[in-house]
Amino acid sequence: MGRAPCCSKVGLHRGPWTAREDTLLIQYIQSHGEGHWSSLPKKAGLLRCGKSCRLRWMNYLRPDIKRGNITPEEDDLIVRLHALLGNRWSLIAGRLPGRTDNEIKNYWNTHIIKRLKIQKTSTQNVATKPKSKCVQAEEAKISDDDQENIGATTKRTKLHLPKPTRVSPVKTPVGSFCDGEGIHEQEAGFHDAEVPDYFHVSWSYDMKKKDDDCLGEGLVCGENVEDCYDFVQGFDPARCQNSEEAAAAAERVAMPWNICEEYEQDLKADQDHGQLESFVDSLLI
DNA sequence: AACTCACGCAACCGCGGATGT
DNA sequence: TACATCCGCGGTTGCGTGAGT
Repeated sequence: MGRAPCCSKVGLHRGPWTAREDTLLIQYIQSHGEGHWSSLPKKAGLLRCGKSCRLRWMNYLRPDIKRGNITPEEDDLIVRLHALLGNRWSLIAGRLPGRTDNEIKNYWNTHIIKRLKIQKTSTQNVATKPKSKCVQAEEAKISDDDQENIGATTKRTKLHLPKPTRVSPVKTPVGSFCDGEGIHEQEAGFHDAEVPDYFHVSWSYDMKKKDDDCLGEGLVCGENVEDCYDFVQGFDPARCQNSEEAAAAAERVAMPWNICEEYEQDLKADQDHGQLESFVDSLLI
C-alpha cells in the first residue's frame, strides 16, 4: 500500500492559498472537471500537491458550498446524525447540502462539544429534569474523547475504526430509539426476536456512491440494529408531536417513509432472507 | 497602546481502501 | 497475486483574529 508523497518532501508550496492559486485551480477545474488530482497541479500550473488542490477545491472553492453560519436546524441535524453515525463527517455532510465534512467537523469540535460540556456541567450542578439519553450518549462520547485527548498529549496515537462492511452473522438485537426524552428500549416497530442477515448490511461508501440520497441505506443499512432503529425512529415523522414537526422532519432528511412501511410489511410477511436480500439490493440500486 | 490568551477555521498529515499495472 | 499509485477520510496542527487585561 503506497502513499502519495507529501508537499514538504517534494518542495511544493504549503500553507494558505493565494488568490492567484485559487484562480488557477478554479479555471482548470472549470475547463477540465474534477478528478486526477495527482496530475492536476502540474497541468494547472500550480506548485501544490494533488491532495492540497483537492482539499482546497472540496472545502472552499466548490461553487455549491453554502456560506454562512450553521443554522439551528442544521445544528440539530448534526447532533442527531452524530449520535447515529459517530465521527463519520463525510456521511453527516452528505445530509447537509452545501456543507463540507471539514466544516461540520470543525463546527462539532468547537461549538457543539463546548455546548454539550456546558450542559453537562449545569445538569450536574442542578438536578432537574432527567437528561435526555441522547445528550447523555453524546456526553459519554465526549468523555471518551477527553480520555483519548489526555493520552494524545503524551503520545499521539490514532484509532482507526474499521470501515463498515457487509456482514452476515445475526446478532441479538436490542430495539431502541432516541427522541427528545431519551432512548427507549424495546419499543414496537422492529422485531427483537429475529433479525435477518440483511438487517446488518452496513453503511458502505460504495453503496453511498450509487446514490447519495439512497434512503434505503439509512433504513436498512445501519452498522447494527440499534443504528437502523435509531435512525428510523429518530426521524420518523409519524412519531413527531404534530403535523408541522412531522413535515419538518420528513423534509429535513427527505426520507420517503413509505419505504419504511414497505420494509416492515415485508419483514413480517416474508422471512426468506434471500428474497429480502434482493429487496435491500433493490433499494440500493 | 501593548500584550496575552482563547477561539475558529483552513490546511496538513497519515492511514487504508480502491484501482491500475 | 503483488505491488504501486490514487483518492478520500478523520485527526490534528498552527495561524489569524478578536476579546480581555
